Amino acid sequence: MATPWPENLSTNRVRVIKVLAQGQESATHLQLLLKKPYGEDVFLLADKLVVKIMRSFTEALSLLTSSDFVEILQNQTTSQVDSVCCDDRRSRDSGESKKRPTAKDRRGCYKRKKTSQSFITASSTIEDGYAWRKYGQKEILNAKYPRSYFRCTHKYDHGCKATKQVQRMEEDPQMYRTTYIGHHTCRDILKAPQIIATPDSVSDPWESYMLTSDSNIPTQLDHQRTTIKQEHKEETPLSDLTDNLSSLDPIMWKDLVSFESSAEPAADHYRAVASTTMCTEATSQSDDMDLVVKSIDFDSDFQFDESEFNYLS
DNA sequence: TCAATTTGACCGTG
DNA sequence: CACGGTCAAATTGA
Repeated sequence: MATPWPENLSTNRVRVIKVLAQGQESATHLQLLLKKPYGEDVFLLADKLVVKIMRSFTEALSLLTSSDFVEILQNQTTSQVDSVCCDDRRSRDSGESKKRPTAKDRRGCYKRKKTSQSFITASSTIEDGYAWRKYGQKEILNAKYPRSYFRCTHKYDHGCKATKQVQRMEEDPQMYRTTYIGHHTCRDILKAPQIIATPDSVSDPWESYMLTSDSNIPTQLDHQRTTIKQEHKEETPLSDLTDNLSSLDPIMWKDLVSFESSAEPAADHYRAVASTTMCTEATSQSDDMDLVVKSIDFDSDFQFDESEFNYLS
């Protein structure tokens, strides 16, 4: 059994699982789609799915390299490396400080933004077709590369509140991870070609975001257990059940890969070995049964377990 | 000359 | 109190 995760990491962990599962689902969807005869609609949908998959990876990587995860990794390696850390970097910031005399120093007198909508992209270039003005750069704890801060050039003339943070990716220094924060008003008010039109090689991050943010995958985590209801009166042997599951609609059920009984003999409790699925509610019919996935337990380990098969009368 | 960038200070948040 | 986001003076460069 893996070491239990600290409580403050559970939210991030759940998000990583969710994001990866979304990517997996999109990949499966794409796989099935590619088996169909090609048509323009298939191509468009496939393109959309690819964007979704890429976004899942990016977001998951971002979460996994966040300070929370770095922290736990360090704790788990029994802090052998803490002395090497970054004290030099810190002293640069807070240490000797030759204060510049300023007539009316309003620096730092800002209101930190409340959590606004944001999304993350990974790209080989920091160019995205929009006009940005750099307003800061920071060394980030435990990060190899500094983070740069940009605001929209039209912050004052159009009141655009969009900002972005760009940081070279440690896993791949050729790539940049960009976090876009806030609504890019210019997208809506300025229809000038230099704002909206982007070179062919540069894809509009907001365009991609809008394409993929309409995810219809349920994300409710309020249910505490995975419950699979089988609308079938008679007891079904496990082998029959799994056979039936695998013969069901592959898009809906492909994640429910296998089951094993946790009660003897042919009981109504099974342990789901399925690695991931984000469906919190789904139905699927076969000849002799109707299965309903009600919810998924994210409180346990990476794999959800203790799924229940309830026979309905 | 002026817009953009750099850089250290400052402060809110956890 | 440390960290990270923002400010604004100083610097750069077109």
